[in-house]
Amino acid sequence: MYYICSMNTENQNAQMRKGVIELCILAIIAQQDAYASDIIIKLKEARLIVVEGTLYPLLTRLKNDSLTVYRWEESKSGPPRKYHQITESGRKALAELKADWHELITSVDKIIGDTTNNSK
Amino acid sequence: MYYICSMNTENQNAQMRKGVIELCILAIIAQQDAYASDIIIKLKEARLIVVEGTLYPLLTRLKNDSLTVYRWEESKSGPPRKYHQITESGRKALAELKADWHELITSVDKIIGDTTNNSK
DNA sequence: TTTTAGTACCTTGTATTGCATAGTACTAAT
DNA sequence: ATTAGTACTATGCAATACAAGGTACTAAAA
Repeated sequence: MYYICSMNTENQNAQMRKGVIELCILAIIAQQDAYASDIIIKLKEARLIVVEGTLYPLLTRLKNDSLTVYRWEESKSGPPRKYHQITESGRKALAELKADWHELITSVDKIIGDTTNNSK
Repeated sequence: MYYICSMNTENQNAQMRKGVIELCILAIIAQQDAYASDIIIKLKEARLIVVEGTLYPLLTRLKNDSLTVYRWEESKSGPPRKYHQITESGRKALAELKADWHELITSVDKIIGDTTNNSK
């Protein structure tokens, strides 16, 4: 008898990443104008794996919310690239998201911090 | 023309909470056997608001995954209460979730930490 | 007795997110 | 002309948390 996964911890892990990905992408663009592959590489470097199917709709959402704008730049090694740039309201939203993120960390630590029988 | 919310930061905030709620609930139960209202109160104390409609299905899921068991206890002020208790595999899962959570913090901080024009 | 208030548990439908998958299009080399 | 590599886009799906409504038990009031 096999248990595929009595509790899908991996799945939970994926769920935890949801929501912060937008924050991360906005932060990456804020650092330097970037196109999709740039962003995916940087997320991978930080072990936050994201695939195209996740990234592109998200970039569209950021643009629709006027948090970013983009420009096309030609490439010598393929089709033109869409470089995304953060806007002023994008920076504001980023600051808010960062604040929310740190608040969340505080809240969660308040709960899991004082769990007894903690392996440390 | 009204913009209800050019970017739903509140909504994003909600999205960020996803996944960590299960971690928090498991942590609360690990600390001490608890029934639904106990859990909601403790989450509120930590500013993690959760409503019944979220909590009950989640408690059922934990039980179905054998991470918790429950017992009924009568109450003098209403219907009987379902006290949830963590199991051994529950503690293992909790440890994993905690590790995942700290990994996530590390990953996100790696990205948003070195954002230039940071207000702090 | 019937009604009301308070407590506690449970279910259904919905919006959003991120992912898997597949498709389109441009460039360069064979 | 075909193939490989790069880049952008669209569609369908699973999982989560929430809103809203419902059931049921106890105790007090009418």
